[in-house]
Amino acid sequence: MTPPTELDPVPLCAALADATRWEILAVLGDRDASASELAEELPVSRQAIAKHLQQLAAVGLVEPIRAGRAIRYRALGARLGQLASRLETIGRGWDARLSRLKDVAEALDQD
Amino acid sequence: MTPPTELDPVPLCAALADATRWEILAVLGDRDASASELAEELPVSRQAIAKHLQQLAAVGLVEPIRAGRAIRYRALGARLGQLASRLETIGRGWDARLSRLKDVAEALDQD
DNA sequence: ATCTACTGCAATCAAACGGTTGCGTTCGCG
DNA sequence: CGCGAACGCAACCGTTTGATTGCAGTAGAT
Repeated sequence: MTPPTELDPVPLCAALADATRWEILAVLGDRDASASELAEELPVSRQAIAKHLQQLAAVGLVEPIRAGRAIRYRALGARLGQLASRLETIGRGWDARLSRLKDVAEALDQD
Repeated sequence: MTPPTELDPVPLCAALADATRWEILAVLGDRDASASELAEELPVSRQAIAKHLQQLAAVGLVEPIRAGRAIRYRALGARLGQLASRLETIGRGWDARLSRLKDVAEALDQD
């Protein structure tokens, strides 16, 4: 019984495949901020930031928090951890096959 | 003094942000294969596969192995593991800040 | 109640991307 | 030695994407 929906790495990786989004995440990793605040310290327009925040929120890397008239965003490490765990598992699977191949080769050598 | 080259997650994530490349990786995770072989069982042309393999090789997710006139490719779990570890660390950093904030809030409650 | 600041939506644009087709080249096999 | 299989390069096409600008809406602060 795996968790209802198995984590799809593609959308998450797509969200993490842009340098500007990483800059945003770097800021949000230090402190919560709104789109307007972020636009002040990054060299892109507020609307561009807002779109990025929507994409990040869509994959659960970021969480919107209403604070009066502003909407502040917070970086969520959970999804990143889930992705990391998934990638780790997959990578280990690949290398496991290689070890198996190596074992077979050594067994043949011994014959 | 950080390790010689700090792993940049952006190109790796970009390589992992495409469904076709994951299909290729899924095959290579099971067995080594050449671009032509892959093109036979995936619904894309050999040239498209070749481009994908180049991108995957460029970020070290895949390794080319000359086998006679063919070039077989092998999935490498190492880079995936490095990326996973990096993401894990970053995510933990974000959540650590949140725990700190929560601690402060609780301290204030106790006053 | 008004004014202001912050968010959301739409249209537009250039660049990047995934994919295809066609051609040239190389190298192993018979 | 020649045939054919497999790779690489280049041009091209439609779609997606990151970014901009302009405008409309909405809800706090005064």
